[in-house]
Amino acid sequence: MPPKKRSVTIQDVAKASGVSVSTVSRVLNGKVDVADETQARIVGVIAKLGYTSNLAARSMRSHKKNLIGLVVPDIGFPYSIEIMKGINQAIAESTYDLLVYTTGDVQKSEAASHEQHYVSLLNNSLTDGVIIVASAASDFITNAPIVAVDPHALKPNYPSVQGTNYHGALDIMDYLLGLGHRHIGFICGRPEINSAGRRLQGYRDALTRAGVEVDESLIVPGDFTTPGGRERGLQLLSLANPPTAIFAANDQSAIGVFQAAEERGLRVPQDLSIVGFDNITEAKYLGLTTIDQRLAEMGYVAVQMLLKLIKNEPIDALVHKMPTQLLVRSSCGAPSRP
Amino acid sequence: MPPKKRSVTIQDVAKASGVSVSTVSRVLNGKVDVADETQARIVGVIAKLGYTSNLAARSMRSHKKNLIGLVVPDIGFPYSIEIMKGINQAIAESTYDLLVYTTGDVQKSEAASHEQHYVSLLNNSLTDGVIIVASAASDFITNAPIVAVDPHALKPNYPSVQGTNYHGALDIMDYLLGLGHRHIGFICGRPEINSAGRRLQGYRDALTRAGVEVDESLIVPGDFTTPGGRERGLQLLSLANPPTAIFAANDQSAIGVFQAAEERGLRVPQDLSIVGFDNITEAKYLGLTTIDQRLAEMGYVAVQMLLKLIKNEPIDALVHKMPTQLLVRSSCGAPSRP
DNA sequence: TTGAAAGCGCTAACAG
DNA sequence: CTGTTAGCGCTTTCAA
Repeated sequence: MPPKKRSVTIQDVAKASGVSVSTVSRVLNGKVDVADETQARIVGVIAKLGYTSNLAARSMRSHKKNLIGLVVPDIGFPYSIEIMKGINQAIAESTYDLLVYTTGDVQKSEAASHEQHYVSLLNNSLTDGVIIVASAASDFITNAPIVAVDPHALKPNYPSVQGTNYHGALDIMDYLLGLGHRHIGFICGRPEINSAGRRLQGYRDALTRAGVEVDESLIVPGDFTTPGGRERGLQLLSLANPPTAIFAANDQSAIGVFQAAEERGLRVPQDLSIVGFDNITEAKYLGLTTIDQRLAEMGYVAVQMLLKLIKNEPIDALVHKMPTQLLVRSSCGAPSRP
Repeated sequence: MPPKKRSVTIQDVAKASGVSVSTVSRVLNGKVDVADETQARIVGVIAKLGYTSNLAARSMRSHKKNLIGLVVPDIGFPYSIEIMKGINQAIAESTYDLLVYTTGDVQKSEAASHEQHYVSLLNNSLTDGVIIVASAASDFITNAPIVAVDPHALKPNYPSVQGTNYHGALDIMDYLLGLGHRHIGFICGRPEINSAGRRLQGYRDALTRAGVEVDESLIVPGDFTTPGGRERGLQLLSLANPPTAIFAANDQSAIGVFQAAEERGLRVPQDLSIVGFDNITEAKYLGLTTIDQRLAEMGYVAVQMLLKLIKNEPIDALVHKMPTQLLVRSSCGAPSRP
């Protein structure tokens, strides 16, 4: 293996073109005050040498990078994917490029201190601003702007785009109650996450409001994953008096409930109605009744907000609320028994 | 405009701890030759100031970055998403983090010269190696290793993971022919892409091998998108003698064919069989018969290869072939008419 | 065990 | 129009 092939630098280009580095830098940055002839020569040399400016060195000097950062714990997670679709679209429409930073795993990065680390990593050096998905920290030290999508903290000290989790849960419960369900199971989300709590609260309040007593045995913990949903689904279905409908705190767990129902030989929705939350791509194809959090739009809006902040334009509000939307699909029906 | 809030640097930390920058640098890099007492003090100051080292400056000096780069034109595209799932997983299992670079749009980055640009951008400065998805260039100037996933070029001069496009197409055609189909439409992929050509060739050869004459009017152009698939699907279904089955060069177009069939009031698969290629997430839920390119595994393997290259270990071969797999699902059946 | 100083590759005054 | 020069924040010899 060739021992550390040094890459071609601006110096090499300068030397090869018989000019100084600053002249090369000028053509690199599209400055106008360069003789056409010199310009052409340098461009030629750059092409011949296959030179590309060193991003690190460049961003160290100049403050404008034309780059947006995105910090996500896990880019393979359906939830993250939906948000990234929207972010991607907004980026495509802008003149900025996107740099996504991920550790590939929630575990590797869960701690709030890590988030701060990643944000600084990008914002202090490479990017003009960052978007952080599902942030745990309630505050960030950063010199460039930051926007959070669906932060875990209730009242973060930075701009964010948030869904209406509570109202979404109310909506879906009202819908189930309207169908006649009175015995509705709930699979919780990760407890440390604020939005999961809001959904649970919506579940409780809707029942209370409808005069239905909350049966604590119908509320089981969960972790936002499909295997977790399956397991908890089986647990609920094993109850002496099993629910006629199950509300899972997110679509991923709801998919697990589908699996559980199938294993038990139950038909959906005749024997069991299933509802979820988030409207990930799979939900649509499974016919899952769900609350659309409009994740892609949240990502899209986050980019818009961030671009405004970068340009020092005012934003409408610190918190952009994205209204949720009830999507009724085939996983839901009236209860077969009272 | 707030006058450019400078972020806290190693200098600040040094000053605040009453030591020199080199000492701070030492504790930052876990060097052992620092007095425990000094070490503790500095760590404290770092925490208090919320200092994070500047990635740009750091990577400019040291050569090990613990960062893998990924260049994708569009992270919202289902095809890219599948690959990223595998990459994400491999990253999660490694000690490396991932930096994804995207322009958000194929248009903004299509030219091969741009790819070179992005690769250098990452590899010359920030990352220890890069993975490039669907690369067009047949060669790259780079000092750090590079691995391509499903490159467009036939014989690229860099390591790559490739699917068996030709054999996959043969498999699916043999399957259709075995069901009795003789009148099979084909919707092409983007013509400049090598794998699209291989799939078409498989279509042709399978027919020829089976003694069925290739009807050129059944072969229509395409662009790998769902709207494109729909349009071309409608076109094929408008033929005087429409096909009994349609093979779309990828799943996204196949989904468009679904839509076309629906618009025409055709039942799938009774009136029309539809097959695709790639096995994106939607394919599974739609019941689409498809060739599984095992995209996630391709991404996973690509990371493995890259890590070996980074560590200067030998790789098995320049090209890692990922065998495709026929997945028979409900979008496919015997022809209703001869 | 620590500090001083030399750059990494680049941009941005400032001169000419 | 072009070159010289001073750093950006950091790591890394080399001395002390």
